[in-house]
Amino acid sequence: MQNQIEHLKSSGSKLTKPRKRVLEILTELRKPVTLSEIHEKCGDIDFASVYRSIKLFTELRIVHEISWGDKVLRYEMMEDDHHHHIVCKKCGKIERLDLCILDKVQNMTSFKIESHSFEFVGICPECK
Amino acid sequence: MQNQIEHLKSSGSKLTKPRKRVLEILTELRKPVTLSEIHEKCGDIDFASVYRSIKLFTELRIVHEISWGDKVLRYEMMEDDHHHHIVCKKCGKIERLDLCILDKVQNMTSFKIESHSFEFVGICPECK
DNA sequence: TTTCTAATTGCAAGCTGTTTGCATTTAGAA
DNA sequence: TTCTAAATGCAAACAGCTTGCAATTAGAAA
Repeated sequence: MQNQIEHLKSSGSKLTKPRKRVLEILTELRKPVTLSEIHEKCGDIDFASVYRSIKLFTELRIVHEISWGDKVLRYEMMEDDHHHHIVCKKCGKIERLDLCILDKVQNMTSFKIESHSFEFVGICPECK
Repeated sequence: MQNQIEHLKSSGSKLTKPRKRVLEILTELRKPVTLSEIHEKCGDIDFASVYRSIKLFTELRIVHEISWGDKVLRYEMMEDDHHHHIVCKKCGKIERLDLCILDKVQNMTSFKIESHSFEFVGICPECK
């Protein structure tokens, strides 16, 4: 978490209680979570502060925004190893997917790709 | 469009004016569009009817729901050739991507995959 | 350590896209 | 043509996200 705090401060932003708490939660959970989920774990911190913290972190590329197509966005600490997810629609279990073909796609198009989603929803063995 | 109408009727649903219009629009546009976009092109049909038509079509697998992570869902007529998209974030231009590694991913996991997103957002050559 | 101020927060209201209940209308079977 | 379950239009509700503003606070400067 120290790197992220460094990065935050060097951008001219302050390390406030809400921001610290949000960082802690993301570091601890180590999986994509919604704003509400973060807010619930935050104690008495206001939802708007969680929202603004996450917005800032996303801009600073400290966290990564993920859409699973269910209208709620999720956020995950940005990690060194690029990865995606397979989610169980029943129990919510998350499996990491260490595979991505962004490079391949980038070579197929004249678009300069800036972001991509590559997410899978299904049923895990236990819920089957 | 005849196949879809067949399918609709054989499911016990009626071919109403709103439904027909929505099908026409989707067939004509042949790209992912939002509910509002469909509604605009619908004339005096109520938004709720567009919404319920699309919901039905999605259940019947006549249309396909797509998320580009911008909080608005888009819908596209389900086609025989499975494909994805690369979208320009500036002008909205859409490029088809006839590549998918669903099979490969399905072989890597014990989850039974039911749906997936594989969408790219970037800048097209003209907007660059 | 204390002072000071721009940055940040909490609150409450607002927004956007989606969803629903209900009285009225209508597709299409009889 | 009649009839009724299904579908519509309307209007209100909802969920998640976003913002303006007065009060608070991190942390630089004294």
